[in-house]
Amino acid sequence: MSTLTADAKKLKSLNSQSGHLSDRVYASLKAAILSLDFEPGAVLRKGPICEALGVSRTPVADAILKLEADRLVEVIPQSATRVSKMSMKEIREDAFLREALEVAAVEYAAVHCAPDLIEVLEQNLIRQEALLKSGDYTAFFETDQAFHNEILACCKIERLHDTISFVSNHMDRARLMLLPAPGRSADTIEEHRHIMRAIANSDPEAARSAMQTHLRQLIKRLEPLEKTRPELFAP
Amino acid sequence: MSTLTADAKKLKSLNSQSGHLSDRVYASLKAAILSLDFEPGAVLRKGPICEALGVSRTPVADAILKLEADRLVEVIPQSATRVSKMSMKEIREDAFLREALEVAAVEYAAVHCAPDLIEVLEQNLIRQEALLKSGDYTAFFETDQAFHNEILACCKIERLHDTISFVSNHMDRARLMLLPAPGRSADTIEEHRHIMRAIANSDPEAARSAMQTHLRQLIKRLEPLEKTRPELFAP
DNA sequence: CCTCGTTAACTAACATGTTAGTTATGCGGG
DNA sequence: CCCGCATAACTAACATGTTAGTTAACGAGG
Repeated sequence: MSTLTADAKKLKSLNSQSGHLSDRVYASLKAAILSLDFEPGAVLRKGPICEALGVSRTPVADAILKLEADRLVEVIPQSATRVSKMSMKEIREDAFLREALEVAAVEYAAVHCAPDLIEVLEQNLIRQEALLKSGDYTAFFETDQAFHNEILACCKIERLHDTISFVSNHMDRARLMLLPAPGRSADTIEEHRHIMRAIANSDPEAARSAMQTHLRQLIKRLEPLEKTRPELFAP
Repeated sequence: MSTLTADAKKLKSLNSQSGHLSDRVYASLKAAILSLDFEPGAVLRKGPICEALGVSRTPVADAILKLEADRLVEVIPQSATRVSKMSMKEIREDAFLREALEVAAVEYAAVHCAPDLIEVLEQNLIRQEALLKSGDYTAFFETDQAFHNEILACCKIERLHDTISFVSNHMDRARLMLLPAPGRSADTIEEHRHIMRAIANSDPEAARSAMQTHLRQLIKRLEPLEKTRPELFAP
């Protein structure tokens, strides 16, 4: 068992000047973990991180505390802190919690949303189709996220987006390992269209069912990772 | 406007010997805030807290960081940190998020749970009725919570309970200000019975609807607080 | 060669010193 | 009397020194 150490050189140095140092360190470390620059299972050493970012141990320690709350690192008392290994159990828990919240949101939207939302979602879908044709999968991914965010935003629950992000950290990290699949994108658009129609029809049951179907596609695509990339997963 | 300062004397000193100091400080502060020993709007000073608990500033700072993540305190940069005022908006957000999660749990339970759960819930209801007759409202409250926890536990989502607690902090604090209402407890038992029957019948739609009805009673009882105790709420 | 116990090196956790941003104070001018 | 500006006092944020727990290295004994 190689006790791999995270390479602090891969951290992008703190760009924004404003805000608390510990928040900027947190953002930098979180980005490194979610992008897999810090591999699952790698050990984090405060010393090299302090040196790489040019800060003292206090803001780094604070940042690690927050990452622990995000379940992105595991602190072994008095010993070390390491990047959480992937775990299908954790990912499934993420999926359950995310589904619960996002389904509640889309039901609410179907009943309460302003008609503006339909227009915004339609425009979003048109953009998705254009990006599918042009093959720009990065932009497609962002537009996909924007579709979901529009639905969340209309609920007027400010914390909804942050809460979903918070409970989905493991799933979001695993998601990056999925290769863009052209066939999948066309299906995604179709699923989004079902969701939009249900909202337009003010049909919460249909919206709920369409959102469930849509979200459950993701976990299906994530499950094979445990076999194909076993080294990233906890034993 | 009186800039009220939280009285660190009200902190119960760190009882458990084990675990990280910062976690124990966190628990102590959180208990003081949730029990309203630290009033909403009161300013927290690190100095007195360190003195009262006999620790240095580092664990106290760490604890305050976690309380900020819980939205129980608001840190004003370089200036002060104060106990969050109550806010009906925050409480409503808590209620939305909790309902989303708990409804998902009870639907899951109605479909997947082991028959044991029904037995456990029945025993719990018998106990609730006994406690209602004896007038022991504290024990009734705990049994009520146990009823919900049993449903959550059967989902095998370890984080479910913690996530619900995490999103419900403002609501849980406000809840303490509700006086025990004898009539209400009888209704509570009846609502619990509906939930249990729906689970026993493996009827997720009925379970969902029964849980929604049940949870929405709480927010109805909380809403008057904004009028009766305006000093605790943000302007 | 392997096992166990000692110890040395390393790290997180805790304590404390220092800096810099905010807020209150108080004096001079309008 | 009230307003604005300098300044002093206070606090969180940051840096660094210290402690104590864990792990790994090493050597003696089996």
